[in-house]
Amino acid sequence: MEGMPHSAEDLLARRTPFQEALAAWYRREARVLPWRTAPSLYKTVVSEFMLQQTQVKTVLPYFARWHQALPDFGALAAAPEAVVLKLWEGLGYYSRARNLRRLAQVLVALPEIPRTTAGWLALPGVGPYTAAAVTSIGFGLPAACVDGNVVRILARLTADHREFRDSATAAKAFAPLAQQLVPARGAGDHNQAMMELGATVCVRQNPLCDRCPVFRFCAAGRAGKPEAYPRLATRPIEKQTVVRIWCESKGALLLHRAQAGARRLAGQHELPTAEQAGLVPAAIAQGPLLARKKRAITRFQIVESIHRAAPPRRLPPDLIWAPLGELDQLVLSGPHRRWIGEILRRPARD
DNA sequence: AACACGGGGTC
DNA sequence: GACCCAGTGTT
Repeated sequence: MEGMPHSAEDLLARRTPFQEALAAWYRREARVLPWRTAPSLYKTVVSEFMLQQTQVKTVLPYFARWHQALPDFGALAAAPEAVVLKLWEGLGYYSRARNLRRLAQVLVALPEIPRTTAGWLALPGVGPYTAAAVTSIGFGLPAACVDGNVVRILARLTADHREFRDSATAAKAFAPLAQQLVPARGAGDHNQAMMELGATVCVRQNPLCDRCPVFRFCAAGRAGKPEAYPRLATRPIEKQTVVRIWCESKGALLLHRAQAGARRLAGQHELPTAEQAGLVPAAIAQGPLLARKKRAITRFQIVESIHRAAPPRRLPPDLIWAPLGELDQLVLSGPHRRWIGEILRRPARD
């Protein structure tokens, strides 16, 4: 608790009424979500993996499709990785999908499912957040979830003026306070209530303080400037340009397939960059422009231009000819699936 | 501790 | 356009 503002002690001194006010609000306002109705450990795990760095609204259709195709740990463990990636296509952070599949394989092979937070922490794809979420929601263990929502709420409740270099540092700093606020009973609902409050009321911009069940505990709210917290340093955005080629021949499209062990987009297909095709970007960029697209990845802003190019004489490594009729069966990155579809739907491509 | 990872939401 | 989001794994 070193370095924590004095208001953290005030909050802890009133932790029971705080917990009760939050719990009453959650019983009243909790959103109806598919992993909350008829909950199971499997639904909890799948939803928590999908919710890593992804908002509820985005996850909803993916969760439904996933649960239909792979209804339990056994089905997931037995599914080919390509099937799993296909179901994840468009969600991003694809290592989550591979980790989730590996986790299912480990759980199925284990004599029994771990029942401690530390036991879950040791499993693939499970970090401090997910270990706390799964064991508090699934087993009622009193472990605190510290996600972006919880950091924001705690920073506001205590009007913590410290500047954190990034969200991971902030999460670490608030973990002790978060842990002390977890009730001995009902930890799962408490954690979900905190995150729900952050997602729906204590939002980053224009928080709805007049609807906040714990406003009377909030130092930043009293001071009238909740939006000033938390203070997170911002890193400069880097701009990049990428030149890609559109090579269509005999009803097939040239695609690049990231190798299984690749750091990003492992096993997925995208239009090849000029470099991947062994071509000079500046020369390709002279050719006919089919599309210019922007995408943002972490702190990079990337402008990608897609140019028609002649097929390479020899097929460079990792490049494949994908029959147009079979594109649906390949795993593409979300944006590339859209861009390719757009270009293919154009009336006259020639 | 710093960094990479993908995409969508929001103001 | 900038920043954020139910973070984790690697270096």
